[in-house]
Amino acid sequence: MSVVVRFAPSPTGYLHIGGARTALFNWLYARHCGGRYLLRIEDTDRARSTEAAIRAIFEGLEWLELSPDAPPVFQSARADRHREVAERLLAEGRAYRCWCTPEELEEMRARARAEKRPVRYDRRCRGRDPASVPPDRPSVVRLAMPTEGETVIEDLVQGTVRIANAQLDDMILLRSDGTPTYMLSVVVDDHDMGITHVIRGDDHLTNAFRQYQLYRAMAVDVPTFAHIPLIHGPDGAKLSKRHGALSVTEYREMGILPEAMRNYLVRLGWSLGDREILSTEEMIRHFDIRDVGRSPARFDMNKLLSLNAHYLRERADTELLRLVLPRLEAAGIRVDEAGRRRLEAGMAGLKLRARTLVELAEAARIYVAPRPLPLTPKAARLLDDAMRKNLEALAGRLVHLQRWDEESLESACRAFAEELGLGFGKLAQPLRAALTGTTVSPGLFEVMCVLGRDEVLARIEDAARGRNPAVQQSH
RNA sequence: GUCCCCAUCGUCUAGUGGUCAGGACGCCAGCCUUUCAAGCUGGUAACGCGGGUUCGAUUCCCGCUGGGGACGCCA
Repeated sequence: MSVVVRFAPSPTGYLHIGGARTALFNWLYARHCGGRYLLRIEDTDRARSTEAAIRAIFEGLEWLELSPDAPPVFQSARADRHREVAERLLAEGRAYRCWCTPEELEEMRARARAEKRPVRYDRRCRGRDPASVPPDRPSVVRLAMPTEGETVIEDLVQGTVRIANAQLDDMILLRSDGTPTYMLSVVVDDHDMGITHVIRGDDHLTNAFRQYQLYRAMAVDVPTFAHIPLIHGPDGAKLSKRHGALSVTEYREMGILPEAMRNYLVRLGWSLGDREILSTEEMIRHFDIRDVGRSPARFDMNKLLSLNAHYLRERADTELLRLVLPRLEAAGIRVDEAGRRRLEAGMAGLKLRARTLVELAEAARIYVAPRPLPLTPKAARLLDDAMRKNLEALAGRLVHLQRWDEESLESACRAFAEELGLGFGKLAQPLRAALTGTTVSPGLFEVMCVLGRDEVLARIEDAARGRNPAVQQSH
């Protein structure tokens, strides 16, 4: 039997990283098995579902390259089919009408809680004769759960899990307005879509027992379940807004690369021995949902950043240029053709020092910002009067330098420092300040090569004449 | 409260009835060095507790503790 899986988010918000990991595991399992990976938008709660959220989900999945193999299924469009199933179950006596009002149910629950009894529907309508109820009184349709025995699920991640059927609620299938509930819709859709493996967060584990009984009532095969543990915040609690960014698109804004995010997420609960860096091909080749651990993992930004730094270094310079340019423009920096060329030439040195695209764009300023460059406070302090004269004298040498390459520049600068009776470091930092406006940058001679002679001389001239404005921010 | 799930360094994890309990991130130190990174070297740090089973348990079983989840006419 060919594997068919689905990712089934409800469009009530952005795609968060927990959902992204669920999607990734589904996708990986499908790819590994040569199966199909589908997307279903669970928008049966029309009030809370939004177009924006649906777009955010598509966008997030696209960014992570986890788009489905077929157009998405919108659950709301299938309400008639869901209703039809409920009606059939009703006719077959596997479901029944319940006339309890929401107030009545709330009171029942409150009393149960107060008396420290299990909070559950007491099935008071289960045997009720419809004729004994006024015909116009609204009713819901509930599933008649077995009251004895137990339900056992062989979960690919959780192992064998069982629950006494007495614990199962007679869940609502159709609301009093006739619309289907999530419980009904998921089961009907998963069946109709031919889903063979339901891979989702383990917050659905208890739902699985009830859904199992619904499959049985419908007299259809039950799919294989795999409930993966949720991702927790650094404090161990359920991931929430107070833990910072949740939406995958926020990570994109932060300058995280999709491949870094995927690598990070897949290692949460799944591993391949000691391997930390995994290509998509390796993940697909080795991934098995059965190998996913059962304990929840905590989100660790440092690890994500470290992975991101790695993948940043792996990306081609031209690729990074393409990603950084829009960020520079958004920051109000107009990059001309010369700046573009410099940035591309300097990218190799820049990317080695950045953990995110945001940091990369920030560091890129040294190659694209217009003269005179602003000075950070630390840089400004290095450029005292004596040093400005030294730099001007150095510029005098550089004008006549035969070859403008790293070796020539290095020997010229070192020789000059020696003449001044300075350690090279004493000259290097002020020179760096003059050339970049900061105290942190790629290697000096690399920077000089990337900038080119004219720009280097001009920047030194700026510093010598004290033309650079000050900035508050510092590296 | 009821039910379900979980438990190896701070974090992500590997692992076995007998291991110096391994790797990665972080942190610390050193090397390199014109700064910062990168790289290299070294270091720090864990089997939650109590009972069993066993010649021997981190590993198997039970309990406890701790953590998480579910108990909606939400999904």
